[in-house]
Amino acid sequence: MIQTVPTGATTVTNTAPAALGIPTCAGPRPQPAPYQPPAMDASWRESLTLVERHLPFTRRTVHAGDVIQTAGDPFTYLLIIRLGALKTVSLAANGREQVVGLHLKGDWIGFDGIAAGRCSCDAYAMDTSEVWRLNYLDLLTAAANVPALMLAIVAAMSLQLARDRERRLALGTWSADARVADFVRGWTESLAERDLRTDQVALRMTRAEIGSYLGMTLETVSRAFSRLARCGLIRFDQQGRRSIAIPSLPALVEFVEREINRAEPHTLQ
Amino acid sequence: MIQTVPTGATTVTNTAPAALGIPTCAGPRPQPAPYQPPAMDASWRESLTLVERHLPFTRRTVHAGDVIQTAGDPFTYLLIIRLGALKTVSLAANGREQVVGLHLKGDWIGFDGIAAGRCSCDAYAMDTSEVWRLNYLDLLTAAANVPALMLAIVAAMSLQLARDRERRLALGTWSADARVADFVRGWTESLAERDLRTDQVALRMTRAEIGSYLGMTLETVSRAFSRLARCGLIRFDQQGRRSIAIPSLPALVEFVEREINRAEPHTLQ
DNA sequence: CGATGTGTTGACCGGGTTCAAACAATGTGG
DNA sequence: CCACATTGTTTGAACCCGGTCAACACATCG
Repeated sequence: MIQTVPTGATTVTNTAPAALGIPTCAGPRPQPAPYQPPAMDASWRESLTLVERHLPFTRRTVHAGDVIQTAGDPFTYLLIIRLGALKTVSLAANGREQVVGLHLKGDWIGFDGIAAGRCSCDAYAMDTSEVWRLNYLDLLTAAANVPALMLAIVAAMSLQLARDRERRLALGTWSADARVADFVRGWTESLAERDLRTDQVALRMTRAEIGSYLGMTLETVSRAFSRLARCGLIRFDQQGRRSIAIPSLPALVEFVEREINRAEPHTLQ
Repeated sequence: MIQTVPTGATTVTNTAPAALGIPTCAGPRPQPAPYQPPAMDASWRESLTLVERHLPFTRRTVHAGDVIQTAGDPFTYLLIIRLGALKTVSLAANGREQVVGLHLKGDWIGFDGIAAGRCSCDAYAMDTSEVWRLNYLDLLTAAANVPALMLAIVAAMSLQLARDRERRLALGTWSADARVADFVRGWTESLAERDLRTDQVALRMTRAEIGSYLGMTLETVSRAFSRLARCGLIRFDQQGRRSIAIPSLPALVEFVEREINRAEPHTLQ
């Protein structure tokens, strides 16, 4: 990281602290303490245990269509999905709404309200779900005493930042087919990560909602699904086109790869 | 928030903790402690003071083009822009790069590396800049003792999440003209927030970079600029088209409003 | 001066939106 | 049980915004 210090760059080390038992050093350290990221898949399980052990919270069981949070409310709580599926929806000034997030078991909701002091979007249950709701101030209090808890929160926020960035890249550069295929892949992988069934994937949302989430119209979503089905990458089992099967996940991944490499505008060089 | 509890929703309160001096309560509280968000504009100033007072860090002065961080490096540090302007660039698997973030005085860089344990993008200086670099582990240690510091970090992450979400909405639904106009507006407002000059705004980036950031080609950016100039919403003073003047910021804002209301696909209802 | 990097503008084309029609799934009330 | 309405899905045809390709205008720098 610092090996690439360019010519002419000036580096000065802060000589401020020494209080509070913080390990201070005089000059620039050649070998800083290595940081160990939390084990990705065990991470959210562990954070749930930490919350359960050190925090007061309320457990709520909600059903498809229920409103869990309303945009504009003063920010007070964070939500953790314990089971089921939620969507977050942003209501624009002109009254139109757009799906900004899909959330499954283990996901946190509400981080983006901390800075603003108000909830920035509505949250709806898409299925029968269990939601834990915890007071943010309680969380802060507890985190001050339980370092692991603070780590877990920051890691959860960091993960969401990284995912949001990836989604932004996809929104900006990928074709409609690639986005829909990747949506199916992502949803399936989310289910797999959480040890849920993936042989039959229930989408639980309308074409319009998927389109809103992916930044395209419902017709384009429908056409993309049809194309994917025609290629054999997905299959509409059962009646009703809300539930699909993925014969080969690797084939789907390869399709996305090929699609985004075929033509990717908006990039430098 | 809970007033809207839907029929059939079950609410149970956790009875776990009491240790650690956390204020526990038996039943669901009707009036939870109000959370006060940090004062928006004073927030980043304060976090800088907190860092300065309680943390060891290195100050670096860098120049346009210098590499500050490389994608793939193990995550160790967070960066704070103290002065100047940086861009973060994501390098896709196929070798193409895309601008994922622009950062000015007061911004933090690196949050998205925490969960993954590696830096997710390159960071370049776009101008002579001062960057503070602090060890993440030191930060955690200090934050455990200085609650305000933890608050500041979480608020900074939250702010970035909120902004990323807005940018995603714009990427998915707005027209090219609206995005470019909003880009100019956003950049100008960022400068104003930080008490920098806004009568002459130096863009500091090529059309290709702007396009990469906004999800469009350099030609489209150029055409949008020309259109805005023709409408009198921006003016190319001086020779060289990298520096513009905004005769009326309200007019620009109104243009964006009108543009996004005119036709906004991908929304529900 | 030419060389190179950057910005502008035009002509053309294609992916995705728009508009419209038909179909499927589900529910409702007689 | 069937007419009927409602909501969601599919597919077609026309259109348009923005991408692609190409030519040209500048600026800076050797």
